[in-house]
Amino acid sequence: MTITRIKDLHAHEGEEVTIQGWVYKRTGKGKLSFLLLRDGSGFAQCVAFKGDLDEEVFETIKRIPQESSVVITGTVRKDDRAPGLPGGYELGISALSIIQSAADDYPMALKEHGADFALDNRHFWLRMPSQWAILRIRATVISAIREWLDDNGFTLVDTPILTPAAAEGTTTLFETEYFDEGKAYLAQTGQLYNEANIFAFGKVYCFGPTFRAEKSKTRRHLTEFWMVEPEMAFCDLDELMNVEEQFVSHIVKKVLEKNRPELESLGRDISALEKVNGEFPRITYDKAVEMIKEIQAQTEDPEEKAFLEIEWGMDFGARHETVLTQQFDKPLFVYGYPTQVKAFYMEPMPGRPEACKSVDLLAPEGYGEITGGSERMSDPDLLLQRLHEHGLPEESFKWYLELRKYGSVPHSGFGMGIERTVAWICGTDHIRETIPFPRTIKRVYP
RNA sequence: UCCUCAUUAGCUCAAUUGGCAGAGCGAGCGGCUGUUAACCGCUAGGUUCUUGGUUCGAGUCCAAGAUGAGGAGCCA
Repeated sequence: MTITRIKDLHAHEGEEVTIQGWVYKRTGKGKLSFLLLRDGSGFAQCVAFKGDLDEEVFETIKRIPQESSVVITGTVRKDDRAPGLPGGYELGISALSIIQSAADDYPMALKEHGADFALDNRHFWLRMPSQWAILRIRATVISAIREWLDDNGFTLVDTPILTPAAAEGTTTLFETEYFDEGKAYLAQTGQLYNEANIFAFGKVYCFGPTFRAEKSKTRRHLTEFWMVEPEMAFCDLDELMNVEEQFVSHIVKKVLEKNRPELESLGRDISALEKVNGEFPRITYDKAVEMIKEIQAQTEDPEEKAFLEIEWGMDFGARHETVLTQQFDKPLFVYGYPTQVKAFYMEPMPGRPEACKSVDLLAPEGYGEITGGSERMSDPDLLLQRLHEHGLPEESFKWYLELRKYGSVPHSGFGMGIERTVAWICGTDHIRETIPFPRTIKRVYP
């Protein structure tokens, strides 16, 4: 028996096909019953009419519990009334068999749920169209990332997850016993290893899970999240921004190509995403501080005014990033951050040691930082000094310092947080929905 | 670590000044030939987060605690 997938129904108009999946929703209207069936590739409405079916079959359909697994045969019809993802086509049921009739106490009613309940039931929540759409877009984002990097001369070189020390001093790390070698830590970045790898491969990237034991409880933080980190030899800050621009544009373009029904089902403003191409605006940190001060001066609300307080040298908070990005309709580069708020390995701005060649890319519509990168420091003496200033153990970084001795070149790289990027593209307000099983400070279940 | 808010049926939420514990959805039963969160009728469903206190009487007031949320701090 050939099984047709719901995403392909449109190509079978007028034909009798068989699909298999799960009953997402059932409604009835006397001699008609509607099943909204989910098969992983989409959602499609199947219609049973009492007059077309045996009494017994029709009664079965009328009573089939939500989430039952079924095989349905029927004729594909085009009908604008048919809901689904993608909608517009439905199946007139001629036969149905039940693989398993689900228990009638399925906990996830088809309605809005609170965050706690939804997360406790993440294993079921995944079945709902909104979550299905977001995670499908996540899959496209990941494949677009790899596609662009692979097609542009980057080599995938995996970096370790168990590491001997922090890549930056102030961050809290997840710690584990490592046999007789003392402590090991879950990686918070693969970047330092990337810097070793460029000397063999020129342009590299690593892509994997990253761990932060920060006690951050916000809609932008997870303790386990995914990050892609490209790193390039012979690349300065300007070229880095050129690369990021093309990279992000490609990702958005792919999602627009492949996931339009998903975006529409999420209610995403697609025209906003369509603007994401070409050159992105680039402003210095100094300019950004000025802009924030101007906005703050015009703000009436005292609470908001307090949040927007800024002086040169401070890192941006979420509110700062929000008001900045609202001035533009494309992602925004802010470069040249104060040295003191950034990691130890960033190249100083020429003649301005208090600022460094770092760049963050801030997503529009208030979504904030989605990439952070920099040109890396080339002076080995200064690097050692910074290491000490950050209180990092020199022993653990011996290999890293040695990289500057043998064929050092200007090089740059950045990291992109997958969940923040997906949240922006989907218009989701919390990144916990953009990863299948989110890990937060208060949740490791399910 | 700090601030704010929340906790009542499986879920989302009401409950007036301290005075009988409610609705919608979901579930079960019945009705309806185009439903889109369908609609109509009926049925079942409660440790009001916990402990203690005030009171004739507490979902409501007081105290302590628990759990959660999203902001700050922190966050290549």
